[in-house]
Formats: sequence, C-alpha cells, structure tokens
Amino acid sequence: MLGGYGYTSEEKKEQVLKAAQNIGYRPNALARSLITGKTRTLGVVAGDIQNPFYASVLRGISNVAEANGFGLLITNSDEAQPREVSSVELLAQKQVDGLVVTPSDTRKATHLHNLRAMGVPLVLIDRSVAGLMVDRVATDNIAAAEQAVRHLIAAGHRRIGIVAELVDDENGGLDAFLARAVAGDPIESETLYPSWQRLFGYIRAHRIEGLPVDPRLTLQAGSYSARAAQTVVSNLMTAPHPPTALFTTDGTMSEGTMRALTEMKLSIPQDLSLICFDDLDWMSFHRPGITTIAQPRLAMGETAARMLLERIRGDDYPPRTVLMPAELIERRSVARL
Amino acid sequence: MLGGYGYTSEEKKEQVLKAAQNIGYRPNALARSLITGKTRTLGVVAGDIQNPFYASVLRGISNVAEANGFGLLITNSDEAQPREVSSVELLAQKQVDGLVVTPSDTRKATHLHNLRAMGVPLVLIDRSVAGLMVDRVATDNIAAAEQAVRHLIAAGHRRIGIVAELVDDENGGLDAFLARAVAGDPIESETLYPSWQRLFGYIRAHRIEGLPVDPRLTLQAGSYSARAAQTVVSNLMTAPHPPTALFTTDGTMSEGTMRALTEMKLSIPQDLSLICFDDLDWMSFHRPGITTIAQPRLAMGETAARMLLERIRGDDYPPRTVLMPAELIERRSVARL
DNA sequence: AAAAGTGCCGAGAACGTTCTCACATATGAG
DNA sequence: CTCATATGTGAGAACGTTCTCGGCACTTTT
Repeated sequence: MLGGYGYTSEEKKEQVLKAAQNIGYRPNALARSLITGKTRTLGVVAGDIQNPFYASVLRGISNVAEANGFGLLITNSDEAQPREVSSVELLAQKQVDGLVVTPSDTRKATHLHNLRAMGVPLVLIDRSVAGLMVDRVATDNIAAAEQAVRHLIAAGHRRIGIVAELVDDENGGLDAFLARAVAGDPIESETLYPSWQRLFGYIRAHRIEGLPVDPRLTLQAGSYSARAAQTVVSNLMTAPHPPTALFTTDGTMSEGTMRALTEMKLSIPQDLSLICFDDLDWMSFHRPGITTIAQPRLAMGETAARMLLERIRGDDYPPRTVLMPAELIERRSVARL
Repeated sequence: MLGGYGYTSEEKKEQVLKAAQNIGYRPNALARSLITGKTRTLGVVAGDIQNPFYASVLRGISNVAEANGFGLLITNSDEAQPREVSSVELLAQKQVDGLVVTPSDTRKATHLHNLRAMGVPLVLIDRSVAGLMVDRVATDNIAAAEQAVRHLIAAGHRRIGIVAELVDDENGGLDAFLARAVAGDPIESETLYPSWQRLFGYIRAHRIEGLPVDPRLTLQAGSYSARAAQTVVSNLMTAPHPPTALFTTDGTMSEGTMRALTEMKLSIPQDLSLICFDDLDWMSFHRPGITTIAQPRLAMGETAARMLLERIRGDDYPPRTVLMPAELIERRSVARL
C-alpha cells in the first residue's frame, strides 16, 4: 500500500503516510529493486575522480542523475583495465540500471561486450572501443587540436611542439604512426585514444598548412603524469632548435609543461607561446592568461547521463555518437611572430 | 551453495564455479544484501564533487572503500541543507552500511540525529554539528590559520587582510564575532564553520603578537564563490590604506583573490604578499610560487573511510575527533618587509 | 552386527517489497 | 428488493539470495 499501488481514499493515504513518518518508516530500496528489477542507480567507472576532467564530467552526470531520482555508484579505474573490470563487475552485481564508462583499453574489452550481451545499458565517455556499438560522447579531439595548431601557425609559428601522453603503442609506435599520418594514409581515427587523436589533429593542421612535421617536436610523455610531461618538455627546451610554441594535449600535460617552463624561467609568450587543452581554472588568472581549448566537460557528463537514462527508459535507437565541439579560448599566451 | 556456505568437495566446487562462469552467472548483490542486512556500500554526501577539496577527499574515501570491497554512492549537496536531507534519505533507503557527510548546517541537523538513532554509522568531514556525537575528521583550522598569519607577521607585515567566505551569521554577524574574539571572550570554536575557525585563527595570531585587528581588513565574501571573493578583494585593494598582505581561507577564495589581483595587475609579492589555504596544483607552478597551508585532503578522506569501516565492523569506541595538522608550504609569495 | 557418530545434501523459511487475483463490500440500476 | 457492477481489501506468490535443520548415507566404535 505504502508504495502507492492499490487505491485508497486520499485522507486515509495521508493518515498512513503521517503515521509512517512518525514511526520513522523508510522503504527498503533493496527489496523494492529486487522485485522490480530496477535500482534507480547509475554506475560510473571514471579514471580518477581527483582529476578535474573526471570531476567535472562526474558532476554533470550527477546533476542529471539526481534530477531524475537516480543514485550514483562511482569507482576509479586509474586507467588500468584490471581495475576497470572489477569495477564493472562490482557495479553489475549491485544491479545498476546502466553504466557510464571511460574505457581504459580501446581494443579489447570483453567485460563491456558481456555487459551489452546481458542487455545492460552502457555509454562510453571520452573514448571508444573498437567494435563495441554503444552510445558514446566525446570531444571532437581531432578538429579541436587542428584548430589550436592552425591558430599557432596563423600567428606565424613554424616550429610547434606537441606534448602528449601517447601511452599505448598499438599503432605500431609513435614513429610508425607519424609516418602513416604524415603520408596521409587512411587512419581509423574513431578508436584512437584521445591523445593520439589530438596528435593526429596536430599533424593534419601541418598538412593543411603545408608544413613539415618534425618528429623531434612530438613529445611522448609515455605516462599519464605531470612529471613525465615536465621532463620531456625540459629536455626539448634545452635541446638545440627548440620550438617557438607548444601545444599540450590535456590538463595533466599542461600542468607538467607549466612546471617545466616555470622552473626554466621561460616567459610566456616572449620566450615561448603556448596553447593548452582543457580549460583549468588557473589558466584564466595566470599571468599571462593561457590560451586553451575548452572541453564542455560538464555538458559531456550531462549528455552521457541523459543518453543513458533514455536507454534505461527503453528507447531503442541505433548507437549514437555525440562529438561535442571544443572551444578555443583566446587569452595571451601566444605571440605573433 | 555458490555463496561458499555449506561444504562440498573442492573439485565439485571448482566444477560448479566454472559452470557458473561459463553461463555468465553473477550473484545478485541486492538479494544478498536483503538477507544479510549489509550492502557493502558507503554513502557520501559531499558539497560539490567538482571542487578540488571534495574531489581529493572523495578519492581518499574511494581508495579505502575499494580496497575493502565496498562500493561508493556519492551525492552533492551544494552546501544546501534541503538537498543534503534528500541525499541522506536516498542513501538511507538504498541501505548504505554507513555515511560520510560534510554537513551544510552546523546547528540543526535532525536528519543526522535520526540516522544515529537508527544506528547508521556516520562520520563527519570538515565540519561538525553541535550536539551530534559522532566520529569526525577535520583540519585543525584554527592552528593552521594562526600559523599562516603569524608567518606573515614574522615577515614584518602589520596590515594583513583575510578573505573568507563567512556565509552564515549565527554568531551574531561578523562585527559581533570580531568583538567577542578580539576581547578574548570564550568561543565555542569546535562547531564553527571552517571559515569562521580560520578567521578565529587569524584573530588569535593578532592577539598573540599584540597586533590590533582592523575590521576593514576582514573580508566577508558572503557566498562560497570565486566571484564574491574577487569583488571584495578588488574593493579592498582600491580603498585607502590597503593591506600589505592577504590571507585567503580556502581554494575558492584563493581563486577569486588571484583573479582580482591579476586583473588589477598587482605583482606578488612586490605589491602584495599572499598566503592561501589549501594547496591547489597551480600554486606550485605559478610565478611566483604561492605560499599556502596544505590540508591533507586525501588522508582526510582515507581516515574518514577507515573510521567508518571500523564502526561498520562493530567497533564501539566513544566518538572520536581527528584533527589533522595542516602544513605551511613556503614558496615565494610573501615579501619580507 | 548394531549403535553411535560424522559429513553431505536438499528442503524451506526468511529478508521487505510489488503485484495479481479472488473476494467482500458498497453502489447503482432495473 | 435483487442483481449486476464498481470499488476496495487482503492473502499469497515472487524476486534471488542466506542459513538452519532434518534426514540420509557412510564411517567408526563397541
């Protein structure tokens, strides 16, 4: 009765409700879910809640989840697949109604295929998985990177460094990838990791503008850490023929790059121009302001959650891919040459 | 049988387990929880996941939760009690084994008292609630603020501004609080909001060092937003007799303050010295480095979670308060006068 | 060889809901 | 006043586990 099923007169309803209130009655969502098969809970496996990117995305997801009365079960994968697998398993056992995942491996992901096979709604954020036809939302990384680099080229820069994570090398390694991309060979860009996509955009900008790409300027941090970025940038800037501009491909790389630059006392944009990826709060009040590509992180989370809720509601579109546009925010970190 | 209760020979066990694997069997945690009464899930109501402070705390909680096989149900309150109440209600209905909450009101919190009455383990982070005897972990705000301000005084500063949120005025308003604190009247400092505690530390530093506190230098942002901080700082710095140093009481205030200072093109530490509260990543690579009080955010989350797990396990200590020390990280934002 | 003990298995209750269905009661029409 | 219909009520099954307990087969003891 308390569930609202069955009919009763309004007054009685209120009476009972009040009595329930007084006695401190609280419906047991477990029992309810057990029978209905719905938990009104979304599962999220993020890379690292602490990272501003994920923090914002999560906030976006949380916004629409809470607005719809859904709870949020959150885990971290630290970009490691074993952890991701056990996270997914945990969430699945807890019978979440749907999952949003940032897959740590874009090639093999049997656990995600299994989910699909079991009919668990799933949406991917930031990355995709080859052969996994599910909804996903991501930034249009290639276009965004291309825009950033062309902006630098338009400002007169010819030697532009890129500092990217580029952690896996299923593309046959950086050199092979560069060779193929520069040659204009077709590349399956959809399933590339974001940092590779951004590198691809960098290369495409060069191709379009008729500029050669110097492999010495493509910095592979090799791990997703500010420290790694810091050392590769230091090395590059002390080597002969340093670039006149740098493009960093995500927040962590930007942070490491800034560390290196401050340590070397290089002035922006006098000694070096800079465009970053992802608009972190310090970029606006740093002196000078840092020009950057702003991803709509909150909106990404919100649309992901909305898409997931639609699937849970039972909507049966073919898998959708939402590529969100990123915005170039001009501040004062790029010098005209 | 599959649960491991009942005894069977090892070989049979393996057979069945393998069969279960093949058929894609996944235990239903709901049904299990319904009967055991334990969900192995922790509920967290944070202010805002997107805020670096909460993001780190959450990561800490998540670390120990995951290590113990617990899931994490996370909600945002946006520091508004109505939302906090419904969050707690949601989590309670989902039968979380325990809750960690950053209460948005330090006076009245019947929903939290109710939880206690129902025997739901609870630990408070960052703030306490008057009369609610539960475990809690917080930064030693008063000592930390005192240390920061005395550091400025030791460097020769005499006119030190403080920019704090100070959003509620259950203390009778800022002026009344200042009067009482300056006079050395006893103040129930435990249940003050963090920003009031930090203001209290600021005042205590002045008292100890025999300095008067000028009410014009105690900036009340009045809302928890960078913009509010920015405007009060702008006003202060354009008014006659500006301070020679500023102490900001949290990350958001620091951000707003930095915005104001950059906009006014004030140089740190030449035009103004600065000590912030909470070590945000940009503070280390900003030029010059920003001296700050670093809260052990991750560790706070971890200890909170550990305390909660102990309670869930059934440990029955009297309520504990863990006051974590904050560390003054010296960089280059304070000038010797 | 019978009694006592040990180990294993399966049956069935319980957790707190939702939901169906049969039944009791009230309402209206003929 | 009786019958048909509408309205409300209450019992009981189901969800997928955990856990207890009675019984049965098998081993050990006397």
